Amino acid sequence: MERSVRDSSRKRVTIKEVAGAAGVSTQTISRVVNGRADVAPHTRQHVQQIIESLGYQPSKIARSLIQGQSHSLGIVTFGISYYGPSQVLQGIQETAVAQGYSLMLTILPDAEIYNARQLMREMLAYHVDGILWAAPEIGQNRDGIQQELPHLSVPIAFLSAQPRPHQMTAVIDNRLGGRLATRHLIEQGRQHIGLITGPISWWEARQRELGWREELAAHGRDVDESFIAFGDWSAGSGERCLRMLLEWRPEIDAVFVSNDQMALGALKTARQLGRRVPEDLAVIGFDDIPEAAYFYPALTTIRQDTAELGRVGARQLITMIENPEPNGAEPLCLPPALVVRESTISG
Amino acid sequence: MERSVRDSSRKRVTIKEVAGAAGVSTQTISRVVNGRADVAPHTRQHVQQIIESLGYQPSKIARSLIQGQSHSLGIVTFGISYYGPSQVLQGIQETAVAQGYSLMLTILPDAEIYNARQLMREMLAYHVDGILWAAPEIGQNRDGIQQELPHLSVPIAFLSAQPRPHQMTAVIDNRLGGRLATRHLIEQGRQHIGLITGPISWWEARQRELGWREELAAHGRDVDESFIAFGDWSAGSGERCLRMLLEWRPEIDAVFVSNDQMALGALKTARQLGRRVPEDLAVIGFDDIPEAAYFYPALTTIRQDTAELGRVGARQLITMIENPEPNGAEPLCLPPALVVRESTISG
DNA sequence: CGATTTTCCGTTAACGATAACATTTTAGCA
DNA sequence: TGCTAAAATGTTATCGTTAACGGAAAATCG
Repeated sequence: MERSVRDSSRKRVTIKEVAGAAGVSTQTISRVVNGRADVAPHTRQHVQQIIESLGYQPSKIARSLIQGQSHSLGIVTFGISYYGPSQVLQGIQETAVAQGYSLMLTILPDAEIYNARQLMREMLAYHVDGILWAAPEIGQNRDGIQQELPHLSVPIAFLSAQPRPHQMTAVIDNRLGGRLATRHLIEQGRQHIGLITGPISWWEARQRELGWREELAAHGRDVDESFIAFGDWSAGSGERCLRMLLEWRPEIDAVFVSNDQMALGALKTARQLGRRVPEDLAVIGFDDIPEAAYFYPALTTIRQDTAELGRVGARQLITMIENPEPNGAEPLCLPPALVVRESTISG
Repeated sequence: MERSVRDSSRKRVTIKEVAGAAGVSTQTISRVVNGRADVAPHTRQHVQQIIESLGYQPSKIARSLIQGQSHSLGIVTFGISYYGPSQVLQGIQETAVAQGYSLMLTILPDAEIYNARQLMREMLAYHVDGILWAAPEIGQNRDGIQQELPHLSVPIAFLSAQPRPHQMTAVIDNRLGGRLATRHLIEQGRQHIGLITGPISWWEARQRELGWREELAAHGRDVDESFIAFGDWSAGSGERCLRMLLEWRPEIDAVFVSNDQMALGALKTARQLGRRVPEDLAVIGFDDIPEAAYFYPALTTIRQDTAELGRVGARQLITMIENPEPNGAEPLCLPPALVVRESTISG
């Protein structure tokens, strides 16, 4: 009766078996594994040899049970098929690995509706040392979390969410991004600057919008609500929004679009309506996804370093885990940058 | 000396404290938590009340220690800022949550160079119940894993990798995708069909190429190696590849591009060289990323349901975990589908 | 050379939970 | 009412590891 390759009768090698094979106590094995000083050189060598030959790997969960820390982080994220969130996750992973932490991942199926209490309990059941909340702040979706905070037994950090007192937060300066984008359009001599925003329930979308308003105001332009259209981040919505916008306000000669996907849709509409970009209509996006440089025309946009956001967020959280200060929760804010390409430069 | 909100002196509530508060043994608490029958109704109710009021959450790691299963899966992935891999991950998460599993995530920084042994040990140290290897097969990068397999104490499943005997694998039928794409171009009356492939070290790229070859051969066309250019999946490489291809072979009137990003780059080159798409040059991609429909012109492409790939992969793995059959490793193969848009249809 | 320190290693208990078994209480029935 | 079976609960051992302590052997020293 031949067994297949995947014969899982093989069991985990435990510290006891190693101890038995080496003829010493488990404590000595533990000491060798953890590189402690009080082991005789030749004993250490012998034990190491046994460990190697048996392929012993200490159990992190047994260890975490007694030491009270698991060296793992609970990550809550959303929308990883978008470039930004996926980069954030990548950044988190980089820092985590570098600092010796593993990740327990939860991807929310819906960023607005979830059971924060349940979610956090789930992660705590695995004894994560901290929680990194990397899902966007939308509508009132933060309320449920806030309620849990007082009961939470580990540090938590928030990414891409509105900073709150005594809470660790790292964000991209979306407001600044909105201002940079709008300023650039103004500097190009554009007179009527529309806005295609993401859902206003998203905090980040509102911040970008705010930047647009502020910059217009700073240049003495008045802001008319009919210059705004509300998309849902998808290219399709960008297409529809620009169509509506140009119908209401044919004089529009520039749009700030709140992400690159919607900008792509807008470019398509412009083409269909016979508006030349950038001559008749300047288009600027937000994100700088890798494809943006290959759009037609190449998209001017606001670059945000989302990978760095993930890195600093994880770094902050780990710092908080390893030396908990009473209130060391300085909010971090990363500046975005203008990337000029063809879609806003005529002539 | 005021302490901040994040005062983590709060500790985990243990089963002992619950037992103490309820005036029963820990075993009774355990029985209630696990919904076992042999608890008197009123005791159960009482205990449940205490649990609720104390906010008790049983420790999954203590449980996993004694029961030998953690209800967690180890996921190894790569390149999640690409649409496909991120969707796979999403699909895995969906199935995992539905079946009560949590995810330990590892994102490889490099898909070719890694220490498989170290990686697997790391995951096993957390007692994952199974491993889902969702990183692509590139060059000889599978060798290291194969070596570890005999020592591995948990089931492992592979996604997007070449099926091997007695190993659980789920893939998209890339070869079929290549054939569908090429067939479509032939049916459109194209005579000289080029190929822009991904790195041939990638198994998936080779399969797509194979489909292209087979379909050409099936129609009696001969395959000339000078009709092939080698990209790196990026839009920039697509741009360069098409330029080279048209230099070598100006008669080319269609290209099958092995992913949508490179196709985007190819569209740009065509525009710059004054080749009209689709009239002078038909372009077909692979993946069907959400933006493809908004390219200019809208991209005909091969859709692959990567989320479903993640779902079935996770499902298979969990099945294997929960009722280990000696050799129930039927490779799964998901068919892709042709999505016709503007970039291949002239007139 | 005996006393003291240092080095090395072992023993016991504990982390938080459950399995397996043991015991008590209650119910069922003649 | 007494006896047995069933139901409800408690006890002890265990998972794999480390903390805390203790003890023996070797090294140091006057």
